[in-house]
Amino acid sequence: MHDLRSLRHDPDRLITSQRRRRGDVDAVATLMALDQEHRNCQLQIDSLRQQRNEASKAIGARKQAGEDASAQMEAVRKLGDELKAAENRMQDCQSEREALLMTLPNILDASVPDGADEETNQLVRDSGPVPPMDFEPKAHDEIGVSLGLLDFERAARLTGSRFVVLKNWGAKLERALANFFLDQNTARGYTEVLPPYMVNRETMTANGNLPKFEEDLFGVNFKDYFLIPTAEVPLTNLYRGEILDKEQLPMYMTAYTPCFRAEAGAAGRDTRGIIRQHQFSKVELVKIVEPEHSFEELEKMVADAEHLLQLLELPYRVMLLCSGDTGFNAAKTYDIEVWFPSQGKYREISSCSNCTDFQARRGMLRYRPEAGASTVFPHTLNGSGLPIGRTLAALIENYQQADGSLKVPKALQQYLGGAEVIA
RNA sequence: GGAGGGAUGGCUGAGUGGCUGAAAGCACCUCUUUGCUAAAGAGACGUACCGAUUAUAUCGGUACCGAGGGUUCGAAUCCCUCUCCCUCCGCCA
Repeated sequence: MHDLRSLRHDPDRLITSQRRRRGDVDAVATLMALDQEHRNCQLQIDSLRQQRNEASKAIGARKQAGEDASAQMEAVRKLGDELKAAENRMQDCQSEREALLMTLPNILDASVPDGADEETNQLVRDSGPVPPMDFEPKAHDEIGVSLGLLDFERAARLTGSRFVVLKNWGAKLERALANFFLDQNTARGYTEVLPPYMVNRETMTANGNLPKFEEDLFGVNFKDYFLIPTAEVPLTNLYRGEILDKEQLPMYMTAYTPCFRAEAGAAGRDTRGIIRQHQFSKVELVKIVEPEHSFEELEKMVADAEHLLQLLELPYRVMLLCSGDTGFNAAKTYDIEVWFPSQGKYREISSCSNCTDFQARRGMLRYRPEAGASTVFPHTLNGSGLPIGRTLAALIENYQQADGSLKVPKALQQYLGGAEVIA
């Protein structure tokens, strides 16, 4: 959410950003007009209320003195009617303004390169040349099924498409990866959190998933709750509405949760394998930091995610997303992409974003820089560190051997009872 | 699911229609006294929005006592709905 006051002062910042995002530019002017109208209403209401407060006080004084006040009371009653009408006008105006405001994405950072789509994303660095394979690599789902790690058919029976059952070493690998990621992240200063997996509408709205992206979410029947699409949602909302002490920042959190996504716009994409599922597990990283450090904290978060891939010895590259590809909440996003031999290309495995004060403002999350000072919105950051499903897929593909068996990455062996090969 | 009790400022906690944006205490901040610390004394001390302006300071106004709605000239205070917390009973794990 944007700060209306600074927007009034400088709407061009948002207009420029919208143009760069290939987003709705006219909406900004509409918003400013609604805002002006709303302020006019408020001015009128404040003055009416002032009149009423003063008149009511006078009535009280007269009554106390034992005088008659019925004429004054009648006058204030009329004032009250006028006030109610004005309040209704303001309410309408305000809800219209809020509705529009909530659909406008964050302002892009100046360092984000211009471009329409992922074609223009910039390569920042990679882990070096992809190691050659001396046989034709198979797809992860083919290997996973033949080794008895993945079962798509029975998952479809239980639920439907885009679900999978993990069995034997598949299930153990999930647990091993989750523990490995959490251990690494906590060693690097992140506090482990286990949040609820379903949240209410306010939480989804503060995070930025609502009102705009409801079709991407799974709702819950009996209540107005939603299954989380990522642990980012509960983590960024954990301190919603609070005023934090400066000493509490920077705050680093990590959480292992299932994630649920409707994948409404992804029909026909990645239908094979476990790259794109309605349910997957992920270890998430979230930071709440002071504004002046947020961009260096973003670099550190990317390094934290990279560190995991380095330990797993998976080939990857880091991309800086261009303006048109950067998500709704983010001012700046790095994607980390991991190598998939069977596809002969890199695929997204982690997306690390600095959301600046966009989410903090939606959730009224603030901190006090020093005693007595006024409150400031901190910056929130989120990134995957890392998703279990896609990591598992990448591991299977990159660690496959010619005989169809799977080597176990050194870093994971201690989490799998010392196993070195899965066959 | 049944019965009852709660929700007030950073915290504790008064307050059943106007003098309450809110007593009192604690914490925090400033100043005074003291060689330092401790202690004591004095003062300041919520958040948001709007407006004025020598515009991150100051002044004026408005709103906010869990959320929403209602009664009233006027509500923290009365009524209704909801949410959350606590206690007891039942049920499930």
